Amino acid sequence: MENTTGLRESKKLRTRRQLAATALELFLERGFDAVSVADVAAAAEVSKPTLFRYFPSKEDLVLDRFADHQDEAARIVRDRPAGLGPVGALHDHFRTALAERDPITGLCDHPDVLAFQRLLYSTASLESRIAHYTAREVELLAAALEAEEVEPLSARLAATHLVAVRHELGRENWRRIDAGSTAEEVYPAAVVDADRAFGMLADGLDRTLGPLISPA
Amino acid sequence: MENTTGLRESKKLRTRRQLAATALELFLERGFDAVSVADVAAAAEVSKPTLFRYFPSKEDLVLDRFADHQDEAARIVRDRPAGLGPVGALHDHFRTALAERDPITGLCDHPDVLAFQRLLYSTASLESRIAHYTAREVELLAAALEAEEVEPLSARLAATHLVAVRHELGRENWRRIDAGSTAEEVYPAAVVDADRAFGMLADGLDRTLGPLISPA
DNA sequence: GCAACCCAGTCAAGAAATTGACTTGGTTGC
DNA sequence: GCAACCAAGTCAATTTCTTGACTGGGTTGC
Repeated sequence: MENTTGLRESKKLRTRRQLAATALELFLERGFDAVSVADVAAAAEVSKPTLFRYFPSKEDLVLDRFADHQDEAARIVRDRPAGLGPVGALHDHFRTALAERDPITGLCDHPDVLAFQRLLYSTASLESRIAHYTAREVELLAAALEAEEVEPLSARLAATHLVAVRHELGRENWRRIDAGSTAEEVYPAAVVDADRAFGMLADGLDRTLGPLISPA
Repeated sequence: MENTTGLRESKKLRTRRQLAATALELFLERGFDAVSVADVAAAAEVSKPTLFRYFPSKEDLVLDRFADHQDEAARIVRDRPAGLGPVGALHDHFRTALAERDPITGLCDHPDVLAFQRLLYSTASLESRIAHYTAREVELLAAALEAEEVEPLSARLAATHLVAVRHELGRENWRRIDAGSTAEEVYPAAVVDADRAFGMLADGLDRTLGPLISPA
């Protein structure tokens, strides 16, 4: 009851959405590097300083939505059912996401999603800034692990590996779909890949860190 | 080159238009007195003080457009062809406007125009504020006459009469159309009325003020 | 007659936008 | 190498907007 209505807030939200939507539209149409922030600002009918008040960099116009998912892995681990290890929880979640064709798995052939991913993976400056978001994702996941008495170094190592696996699986699925396959066609291989990757991770983490990471 | 484009100006203009349009829509739908300025502000998505920054009063939300026509009579007199008197110029203009079904003549049966005029003539506070705009119209016309060496009092008297004739003719035409006639049906009578009213005015002014006001 | 209320219109304080000029870094032409 | 240029990002000054509270007139219920 303290957040929603309020002319000020709703207009800010609208401006933000307008900026991100306009930017994405222009980027998809002409390419990230061929569009200047001045173009985006003009198309969204705001000034350049205003744009930079909403988004700290040009890249964030595209990547901002990633912020919403930064704590996803950590949350999955924190909220997992009793008796399931962190690796198992992330593995289960990924399998479910695959079945639902969740875009984060890369197994989604909706044209808009594909275009967006192609933009991401074909733009150097975007790729490099994704690292920033990834780092935060790792950090949050590591914190969740440390909360379960995993020693700091091990927690960070495990978090790094887990996040990397999720990303790499997603990217591999995208590659196949970008090469022309449908999500349906890729699905079986995607499941096999996921099981193998998470399986390897479970083995490795079990051997190194003990049974807590991935019980039964 | 110093006025137009500019984010600030264009947004102000848009807000102003949005306010006037939203207000008119609500007023036509529910009646002037049944809509509060808070309603208008909310529907136009601005705050109440902002609304009052754009329009000095609730009535001006409707009447603001009259400001554009305030100098019309004066301009017609100033820009008239040589050899034609002020009364003749206004008379000619009114006849032309009748033929074109210009809304200012009241001889216009477009539903939107009718609804607007009905709103005007059926709302006391609007009618009373129209006087304000009329006064300014008279003042400007009087100034135009004074510029032609008509003595001040005569100029103001003539201006008052001329403006009154224009308004009363318009109102009479509206009454007939509001009673159910079409503009086509009313047209002949409207021309007769106009000729008679301007004719009377020309006679009267000629007798009182001399031939300058209405030569030949 | 009185209390409660609604509405037009105002005010002061603070958030946020525009503006234009600026810095910095990279490219291109020569 | 150098000059010109372009784009990302920043800054200070001014303007506009929102907010919430306020005045004052007018109505309604009691």
